[in-house]
Amino acid sequence: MTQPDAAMAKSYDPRATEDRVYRFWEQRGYFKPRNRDSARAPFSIVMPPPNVTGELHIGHALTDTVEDILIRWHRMLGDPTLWLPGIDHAGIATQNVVEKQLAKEGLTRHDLGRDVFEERVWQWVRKIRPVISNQHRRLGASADWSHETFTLDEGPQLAVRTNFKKLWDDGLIYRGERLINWCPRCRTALSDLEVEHEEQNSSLWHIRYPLVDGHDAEGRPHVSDQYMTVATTRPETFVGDVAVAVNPKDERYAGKVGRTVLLPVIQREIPVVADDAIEMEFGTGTLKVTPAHDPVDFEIGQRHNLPRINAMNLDATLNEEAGPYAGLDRYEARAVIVRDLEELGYIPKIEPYLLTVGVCSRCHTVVEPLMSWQWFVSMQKLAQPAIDVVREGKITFVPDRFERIYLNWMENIRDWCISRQLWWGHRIPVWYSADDDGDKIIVTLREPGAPLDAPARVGTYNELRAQGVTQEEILAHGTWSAVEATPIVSIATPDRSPTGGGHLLQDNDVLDTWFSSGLWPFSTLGWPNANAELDYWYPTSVMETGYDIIFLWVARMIMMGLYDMGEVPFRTVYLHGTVRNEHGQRMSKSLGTGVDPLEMVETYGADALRYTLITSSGPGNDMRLSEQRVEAGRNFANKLWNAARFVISLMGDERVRLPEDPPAAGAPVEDRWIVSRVEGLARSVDEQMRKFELGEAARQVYDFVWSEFADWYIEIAKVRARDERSTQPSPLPVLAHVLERCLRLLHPFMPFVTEEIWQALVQKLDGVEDEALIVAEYPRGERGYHDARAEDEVALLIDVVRAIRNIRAEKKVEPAKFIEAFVVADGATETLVAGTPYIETLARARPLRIVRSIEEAPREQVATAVLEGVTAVVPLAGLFDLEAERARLEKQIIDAEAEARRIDEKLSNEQFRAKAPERIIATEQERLSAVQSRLEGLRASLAELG
RNA sequence: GGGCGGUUAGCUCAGCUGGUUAGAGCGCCACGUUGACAUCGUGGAGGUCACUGGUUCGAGUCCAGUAUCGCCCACCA
Repeated sequence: MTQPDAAMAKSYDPRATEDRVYRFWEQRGYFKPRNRDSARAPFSIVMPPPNVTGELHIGHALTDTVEDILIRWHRMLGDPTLWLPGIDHAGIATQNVVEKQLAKEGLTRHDLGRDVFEERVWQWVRKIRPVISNQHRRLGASADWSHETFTLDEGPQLAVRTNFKKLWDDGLIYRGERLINWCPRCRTALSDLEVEHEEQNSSLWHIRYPLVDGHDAEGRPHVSDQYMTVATTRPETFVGDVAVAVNPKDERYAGKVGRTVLLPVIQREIPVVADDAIEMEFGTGTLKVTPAHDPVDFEIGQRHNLPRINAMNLDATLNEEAGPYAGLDRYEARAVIVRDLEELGYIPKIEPYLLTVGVCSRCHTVVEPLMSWQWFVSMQKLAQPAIDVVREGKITFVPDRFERIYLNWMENIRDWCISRQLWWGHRIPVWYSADDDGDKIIVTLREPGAPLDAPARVGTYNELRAQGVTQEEILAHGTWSAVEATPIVSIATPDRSPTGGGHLLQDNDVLDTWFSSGLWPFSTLGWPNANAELDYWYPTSVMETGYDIIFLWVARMIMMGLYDMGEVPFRTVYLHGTVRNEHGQRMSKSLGTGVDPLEMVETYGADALRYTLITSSGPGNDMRLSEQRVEAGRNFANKLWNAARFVISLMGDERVRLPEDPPAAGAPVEDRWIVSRVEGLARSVDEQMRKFELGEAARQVYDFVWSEFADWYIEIAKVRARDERSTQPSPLPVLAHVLERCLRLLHPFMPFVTEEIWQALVQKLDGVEDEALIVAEYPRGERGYHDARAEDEVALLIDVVRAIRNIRAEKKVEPAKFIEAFVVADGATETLVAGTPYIETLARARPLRIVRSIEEAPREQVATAVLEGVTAVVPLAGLFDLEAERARLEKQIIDAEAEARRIDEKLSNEQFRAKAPERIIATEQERLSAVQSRLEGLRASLAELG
């Protein structure tokens, strides 16, 4: 039992409940896999590991909610269930967080040196990890914490190195000098996916390059008065230009191809080439070719065998290739160059231009395409099987439209740059032998604390050693470039090179964080070591994550799963949308537009937040989270609480045995109705859950609990319970039964309040074996309870109550006052007689007289409501207003006539009769006769008024 | 330049294979402390389902196009 005090408070207090209930679950070990010896198929989810950068945001709350619902549902279905939580080291992001902290102390990571800095990050990790897992707990996440994994734990480390080695051995990892995305602020390479695109108002500069018409005796070019005018958005890169390109079909420049032009200021002579990539319509139809600083130009350069001139340093300042502009930052250089060229008359035109630039997804600095030696994964061979499994349906996407998005990206996949010039992450498992390649390894030595721009000692390994520098000093204070050296790729840290040398230097770089993420579904289960856990749980069942990381993560898991395990990593990919705030803005801490999930939990309770998150949109769609909706969720928890409080208080000291079978045919109609309805609900919820329509399932339970169970069954049960002379059986067993079913159905969505109530409820129940709701069996809907007749009959009673209430409200009858009323029963006498006590109380219509024909009801000064099959007549002496009643009836007649006409037209349409299914035609006919008889009744009543 | 998603009540959203008079929450109006709940109850108002055309006996739902907002992908400088 979770509750020390059995008495229930007047309203539900999540703060007094959640923590205690969570501890109860966790201490009882319910989050650990159960039923593993059963024949049921296991169900497992690997949680997308949040970054250790900081606290959870509302998106994580959504992830937790969806996954916890699936996990709790399957746990209750009796499936062996594993939800495996984890945390991501998040290379750049975490390094940035810690560097910002250092900056506040006036330090950079270089002041600390690599080892000390890493220790500093570990301190941060140790601090934030418990905060994160505590936040999951606050949201009710029933994850198996004993399995919690960090991406830099030993297991994942081994998996990463093993995977790297395997790829290398298979020729799928290579090292090469390519044009990569470089973030000058983070000072690292980025993959294409880590670059975001932003629009910027900029200019298109037209620059004249004079054509060369000859050379003097010393070979110096002589320029003519003719120009080639190029159009560029990046004038500062002109210092790296190696050609001017035009379209071969462009007649304007037909005579120019093959000639040369002279770069102003730089005075470099470069050729004019023809290339299909040039759009004749754009700008002047002339492109300046800068292969080292633009991907398109890079390719043109390759096609025409042009040199690549790298004119930029890693901090985005221009280098010595830029001549007089060396040392200037790229944007300063742009201004100076434009000014110079303008003064020299080389810029005839500047147009305003909307430019799309790539920015670092982490720090939003404009990235620079730069030539650089990096490590790459060759993707094509890995992608094909990952395309096949999705095409063959071995992995399905929910919603399925993401399947096409996935396939489209996979079919156009490009090689993946995996090396990062960071200190935080999985160090690349590659070593260089200083004994064998000491002349090819360039070492830069820098004392810790020395400013970055301070002169450093640079030389080959052998040179520095010859100068007396020790291996230890190099390892401690050096960085090295070893592009010429032979890589030694190894899973374990090697002691010696293959030739026996003991002086090894590990590659400086770390791996892209997503490299380890791609292995997550199996690295967390112990791969590469063979073990029972991995065999049992892999492939996992569902991968649930945001659609924004399909490529970054989902695609890579599929590829790596197939590559390393030979089997898909999961069967279903369920993708949720982005949570926005109520103004539709993306939530962001830095913009202050975020909603803190913990704050919501604090104010409204975790159940309220969960209910809101799951019902605020459908799968794959973004949502706007509004506090008002969370409030509505809180209200619902309170409603359920109070309904339960009523049922439990009604029990008093009595123990109640839950009914084991459907009610007998002679049982009260409302009992047969509500149990029929609740099993129907369970069937429908089951159906929705199977389709991953979790929000719809939750809404259905909400509607049932509030609008059927609380509004009607409980209100009817009150009447029955209070009537001491009643010959009816006690409503308690059915009340308890239906409440208990609702708690089960609702538990995956609102775990805390349901468990709390359930524990209080079962103390007074006989016949419940389960020890906790979290592990009780989930209802799937028992067929034997269905009772269509009872459902119709109660629907009629409800209609009568509503009709009388409506008349009372319209006629402004005092709410508390009992009034006499008549119901002309027609064929439903039995139902109405049985329901009389309920109608009397719920409509405050007493005495209520059930009569057989309209003649037996009063005709003077009455208000009449004509329903399907029955007519309610309310005498209104004193309150009666002839004109008002006439108007009321006339309006209803007009509406009914219109409806009758619509249906009649439909039924007399020959096409409809010929083509519509029988079932539909029959329904329409029934509707027509119902409307017609209602119309007759209404007309008769109107006639009575005179 | 391609692709995707949204456009339904004042607001935020459901409406899943086309079939009653299109729903919910919040908000709004009127009334209400009848011992589960004012975090509530009762009654009510409120929508030509963005637009145009088409398919169909029948369209919020399917098709084509348009508008508009948003997102993703992409080497027009």
